[in-house]
Amino acid sequence: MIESSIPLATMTMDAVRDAAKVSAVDRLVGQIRELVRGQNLAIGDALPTERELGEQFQAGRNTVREALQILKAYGIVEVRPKIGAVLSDRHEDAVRKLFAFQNDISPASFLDVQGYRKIIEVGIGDHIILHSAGDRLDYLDVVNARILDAHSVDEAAYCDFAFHETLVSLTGNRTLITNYRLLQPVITNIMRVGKAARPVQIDTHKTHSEIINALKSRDRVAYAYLISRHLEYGLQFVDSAGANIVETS
Amino acid sequence: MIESSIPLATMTMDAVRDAAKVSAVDRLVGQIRELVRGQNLAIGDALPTERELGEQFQAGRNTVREALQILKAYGIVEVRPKIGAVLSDRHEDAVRKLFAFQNDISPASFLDVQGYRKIIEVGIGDHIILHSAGDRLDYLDVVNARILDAHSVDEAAYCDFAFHETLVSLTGNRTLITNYRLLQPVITNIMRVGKAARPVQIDTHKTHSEIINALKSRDRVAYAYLISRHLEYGLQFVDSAGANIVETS
DNA sequence: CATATCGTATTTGTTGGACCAAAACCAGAT
DNA sequence: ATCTGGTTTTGGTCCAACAAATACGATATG
Repeated sequence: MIESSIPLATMTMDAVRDAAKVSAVDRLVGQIRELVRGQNLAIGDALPTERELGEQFQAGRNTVREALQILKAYGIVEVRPKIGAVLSDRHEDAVRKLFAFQNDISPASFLDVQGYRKIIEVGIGDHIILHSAGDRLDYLDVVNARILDAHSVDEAAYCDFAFHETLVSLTGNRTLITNYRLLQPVITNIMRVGKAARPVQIDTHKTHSEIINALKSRDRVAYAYLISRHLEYGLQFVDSAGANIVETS
Repeated sequence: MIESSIPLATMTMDAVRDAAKVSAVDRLVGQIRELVRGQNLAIGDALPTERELGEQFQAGRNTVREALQILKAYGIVEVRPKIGAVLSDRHEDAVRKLFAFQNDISPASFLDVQGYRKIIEVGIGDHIILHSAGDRLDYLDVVNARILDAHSVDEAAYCDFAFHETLVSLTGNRTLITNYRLLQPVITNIMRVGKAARPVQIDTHKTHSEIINALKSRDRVAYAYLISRHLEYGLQFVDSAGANIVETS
């Protein structure tokens, strides 16, 4: 079992705090966000130039640049030479990256992540069986088939994750999917390590098929058993300690 | 039920991409991170001054500042006037804030978040009943009692969230707790709106007590029923559309 | 007229410096 | 030892300058 020396509540009563004076760049971040929201701009559209923003909001160009760096880190804008800052849809990527950052600092053990997946993926069984139409289950077959075409460990890991991601998405709950996707780098890495030992695409595909069949026959007990076993199975091939997540850029 | 027009897989095969040349500030972000990791520094410790960092890494002070803004947005450092950049443990807050940002852009409906909570909080029942010791359940009573002392809607919402957070933390799964906490601003806001209608601290406390009792008597069916009803109950008082999340700083 | 090629001007990327205000620090007085 | 004052350091902000990249328009060519 997972060790339970976890602080039960870390949230501090810090509701009324940072109402203090804001720095110029914080103000600019807000103003630029308002600007973006005010004009309703599409994704590729460009903001005014740095100098124009500085003039418009009474700030120096360096201050504007610092604000843009923050917006960039948030995935709100992407800034390209000569074009300037353009609206970006990389926000989810930014969240994912920042989240992975966290695992870089204090790496959750693989066991913990697999424990999370077990709670989630087992728990959604009832939900899927009760609410998901048949054609959506058929889509699982499509996704599952892709793993047979994988020609590298990375591709196989990608396909494996795609299957489980699709499984979670069958609940139709956006919040759950978003949260699950946050773990993409960590989970994919687990899969990579697991598959690096020896190629198991065929086994994985077969196990996934059994899981799909359990869902199709609305057999919740079989589903819980199969998905649970499936998630535990991979664990024996990974070192519970090592294998850090590499971060990009 | 929740609408299901969700893209089933948004992940793009973008593994080998940003290997391109990095800007000076990106390089600095990496160098400063290495510096932090190299010297193993504690949380409150200070980094070199901006001017020193610039000299050490052959960069202008403005470039250093832009890098520090990014680190600050990531919650890695906190910059205090005259002291400089000090190591911070606000990383989780940064993730939470960025995540809330997302809900600000494309607000998940309250129904969706409550659906997520139902999946999670109902699903963890078995886990808690199987693995949680009695004294940990007693702690739920302590947290639950606090809601009776709440003197404002904000405080009541805070205590309500603390109860559910503690509930989730009883699974002992760090990943799950971290993910659940990400939704803190959204969930707290739901609670605020729900309680604004009329004060219901006593009712909430009583319902929570019943849930605790179900756990203590290891009655998983009762728990599932009670938590499910509890989560549905609040929904009738909130407008499924409105109530944006306010962001701070 | 349509298209390709090239220059130029604009914009971001980066650096150095300047000034201000606030905070830490230090020396001296009590 | 403690308070008090000034001094120094440091981040916060802005400006000016140059380099690099590139969008845009002018020109040449078919």
